Amino acid sequence: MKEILREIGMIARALDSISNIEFKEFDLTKGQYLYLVRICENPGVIQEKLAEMIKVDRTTAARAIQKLETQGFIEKKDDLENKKIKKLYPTNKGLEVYPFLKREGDYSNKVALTGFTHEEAETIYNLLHRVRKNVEVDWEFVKKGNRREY
Amino acid sequence: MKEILREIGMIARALDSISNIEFKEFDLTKGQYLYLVRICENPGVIQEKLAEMIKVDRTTAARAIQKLETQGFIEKKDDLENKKIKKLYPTNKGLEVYPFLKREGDYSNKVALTGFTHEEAETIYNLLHRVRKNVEVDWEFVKKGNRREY
DNA sequence: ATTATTTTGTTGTAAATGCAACAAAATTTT
DNA sequence: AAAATTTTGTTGCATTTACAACAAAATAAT
Repeated sequence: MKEILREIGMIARALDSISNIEFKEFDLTKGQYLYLVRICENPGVIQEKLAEMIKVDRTTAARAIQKLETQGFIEKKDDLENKKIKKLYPTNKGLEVYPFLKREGDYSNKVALTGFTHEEAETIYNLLHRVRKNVEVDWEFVKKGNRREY
Repeated sequence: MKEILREIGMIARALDSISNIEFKEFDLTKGQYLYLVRICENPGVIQEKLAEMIKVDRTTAARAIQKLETQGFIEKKDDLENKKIKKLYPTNKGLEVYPFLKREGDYSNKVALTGFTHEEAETIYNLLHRVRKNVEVDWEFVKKGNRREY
């Protein structure tokens, strides 16, 4: 069976590392861009869902979001019906930075797919999407304290 | 252009998270398994190369390796010709744990490829390999302090 | 041969990460 | 309706992560 996990790990760490270095320019520290980008694209999302989207621990997300708010990139708004949740929205400052984050992401994507035909790009996306769906089941299972048997 | 980076990020974080939880059983803390597996498979490797293989900061690798040594999973051996480098080898304790790490990795790989034909698995591996090659060029470039233009 | 550069390793410091444990609101079960 | 469970959010604590800065050995350039 082909070892795809290590390739994925290497790619993910390399690109994350690059992004973290490049986004220091905007006063974003390690990991923050992940949250900010998604809040801009999904205004009103709550932090619990954000953690699930990103696949990161709830408490890690909580603190990253807290910091983004303190820095003025996003704001938390109370919901009218549900007193427990806090909806997240980008501020003007956040919206100003977003295009740069998007551009960087697009560029990294382009670099990653260098030498790929349009069809190959389509293929890898579809296959990765399926892998992700497969993997997130186990992630939620294990995160909830369950034990995988193998 | 298809957004493959986010899928890759999600997959990588989810699987890393699972591994970290599962390997606590062997007293391995966050990230340590990455280094131990590779030292077992590449005995005599030096930490600088290990950091490059894994795509992690040199100093992070240094500390992870230091801890693995303290815990008795690996040992550092001086080289006879080159006084600067320290070759890394698994100890018996390290070699005893390795099969469990391997088994977990194989299982996660299997989960990731659930529903894939043999050919699809082959395809995604080859495409990922190419992505990795593309991406590591930029990683080394940026890590060395250079600036990407885009 | 000497000088300059690269490679390899370390340590100080600041920050993110994630587990454990808690609390309160919301939802589901009985 | 009351009780049990799930969802959502927070804080304390220990650990990893990585940048900066340094040092020494090895290699390359002059």
